[in-house]
Amino acid sequence: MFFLRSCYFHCSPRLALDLRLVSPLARSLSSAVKPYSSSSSLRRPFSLSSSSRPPPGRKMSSKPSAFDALMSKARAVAAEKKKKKRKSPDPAPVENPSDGSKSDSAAVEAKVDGSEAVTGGSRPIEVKGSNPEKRPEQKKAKKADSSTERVKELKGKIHLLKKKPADFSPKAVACWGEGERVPFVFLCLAFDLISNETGRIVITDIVCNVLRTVMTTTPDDLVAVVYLLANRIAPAHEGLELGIGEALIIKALAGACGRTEAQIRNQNKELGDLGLVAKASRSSQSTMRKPDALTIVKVFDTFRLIAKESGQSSQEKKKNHIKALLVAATDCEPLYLIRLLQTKLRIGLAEQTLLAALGQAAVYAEKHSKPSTDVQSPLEEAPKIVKQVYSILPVYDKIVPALLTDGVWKLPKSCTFTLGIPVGPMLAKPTKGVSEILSKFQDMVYTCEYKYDGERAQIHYKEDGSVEIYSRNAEHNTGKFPDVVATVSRLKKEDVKSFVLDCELVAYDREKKKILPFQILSTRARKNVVLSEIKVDVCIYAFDMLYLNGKPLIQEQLKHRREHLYDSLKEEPGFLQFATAITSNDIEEIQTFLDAAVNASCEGLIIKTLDRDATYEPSKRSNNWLKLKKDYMDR
DNA sequence: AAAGAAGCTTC
DNA sequence: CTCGGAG
DNA sequence: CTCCGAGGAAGCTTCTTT
Repeated sequence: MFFLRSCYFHCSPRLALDLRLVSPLARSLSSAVKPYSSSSSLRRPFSLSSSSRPPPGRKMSSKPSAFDALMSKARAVAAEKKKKKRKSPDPAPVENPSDGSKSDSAAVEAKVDGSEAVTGGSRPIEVKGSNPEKRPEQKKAKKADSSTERVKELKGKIHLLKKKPADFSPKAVACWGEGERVPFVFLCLAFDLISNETGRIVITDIVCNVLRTVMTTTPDDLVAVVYLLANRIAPAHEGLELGIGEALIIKALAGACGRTEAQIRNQNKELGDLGLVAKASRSSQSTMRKPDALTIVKVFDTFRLIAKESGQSSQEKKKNHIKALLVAATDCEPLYLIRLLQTKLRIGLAEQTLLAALGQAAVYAEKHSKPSTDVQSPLEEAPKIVKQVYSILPVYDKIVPALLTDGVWKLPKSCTFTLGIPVGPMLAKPTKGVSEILSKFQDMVYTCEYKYDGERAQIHYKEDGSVEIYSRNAEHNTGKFPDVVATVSRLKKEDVKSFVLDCELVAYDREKKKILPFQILSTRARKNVVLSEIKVDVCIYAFDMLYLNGKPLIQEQLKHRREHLYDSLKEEPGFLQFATAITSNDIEEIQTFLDAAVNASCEGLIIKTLDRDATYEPSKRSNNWLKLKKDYMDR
């Protein structure tokens, strides 16, 4: 069945038509194996496997041609658009630390020295006796030498991070001076420690201790540390991307350690991880001094530089940035450098754990207010607060400083919802059938809405009349939907000054008054779209209001939010409509409604609590919203 | 100028 | 988007 | 239950190569 499917996909829409003739066969095949599940995430204009799509063969003849027309139109436009302006060329790339290299420091033995572990290591390291003669070289030699010393020292102490935070002294591991830039190795060694753990609690503890260490030595570095721990370079809504992939990393790696790309690729196959390849690669270049040891801030800044390169030979420049980092890297640094660049840390540490650790760390660092009021268990509460706050204001640049100056307990006050910064969209839990809905929502009042097959959007309308659109992942989408911007401005009611709308943007044929498949929506251009060139129209299906006239509505029950929604916008078919909804607890009625949704080209239903446990829960896959998709129902 | 490779986003 | 595993 | 990490199809955009 896989063959059938992929075959279908690689065909032109025209050919797809013909293939549809066999769809009954395809269907029986797929259901014989495993009903729909393996295809549930696939998109297709006309489904082979989904029983609830319009019956194959029936009345299909009109639709496909419309589809064809649209697709080819869309393609024609796309083709036209290629005459885009390019950035003016930058001066040719220069630099290349090609012969920076390794003094073979990397193989240092991790001779653990338990006794020394607890002593304060936080003085700027000074040189020890056994040392250089050369005058001019001396300074650098000292540096290099002291940094290998540092690595040794850190290796001996790093395990202390595993202590329960209560028994951990924030200065125990630091081997750098107060206010001194935190060395990148410190982070990498912590990563190593974490990668050997599987339990979330232990990992959280380690991260917590890392954060506290930085907080007490070099709080200025905390933002950078947090970003690297989160494996991000900027808040999502700023849209800063590394633009680094496997191919470029291989090139950089090859350049940095004097091997061929083919060698790298082969070893990558063996080891299954470019990071490991980096770790295993010793530079075969000339043996000169190593550049200065990497600091966390240096690495973070370089990442951002990489992200900002663009235009002609930007790839070359990016590659050189990476090479420079690699050349300066020692020990386990290359491994994590590469993984960070790939955005695949895969050590069992990700956002949620980091946020929890941040909360915990703040509790220990708290000299500010005590749990102000009557917080029972600060160590449980603080992570919740940080997570909550982050879901509403996902910007470390704001949260971390606020945490440092005012502490956790004031965080909800100092970091609040801000127009122009998207909150994490609330998500729905998958369910398998109407009966499951009924049992989960027992005695609740709930409402059912069509689940439209489009793109999630969060639309911010500001007091000054400007509009910003964000995607499900907080990408800045305003430039992609100038038509939506216009629609929203036009259909907002007079007295409405500002709002945040949660909705689905769906491709729509205004002539036939029909919803079009997702695949057509996805053919729209994505950047700097000009209103007059739009070929695929979009209808806004609005279903929630998160903010209105200066007031957040997130804490309100859906019932109220929805009233605000209905009161603030005017509907206009094909442009802006409220999600079709019924409020019922009758199984038959819901089943019928579901069928209607599917008939109306929707994916299924979203069922939501209405007036109890019905607040908006940003970025949560909440139990208050359940989704019922035709694709994964067992019937 | 056009084609191809790589990267990123959506679901 | 879906899925499965670990805790 | 929560969180992490693995996986996938299809589409557009950017940069390099031809």
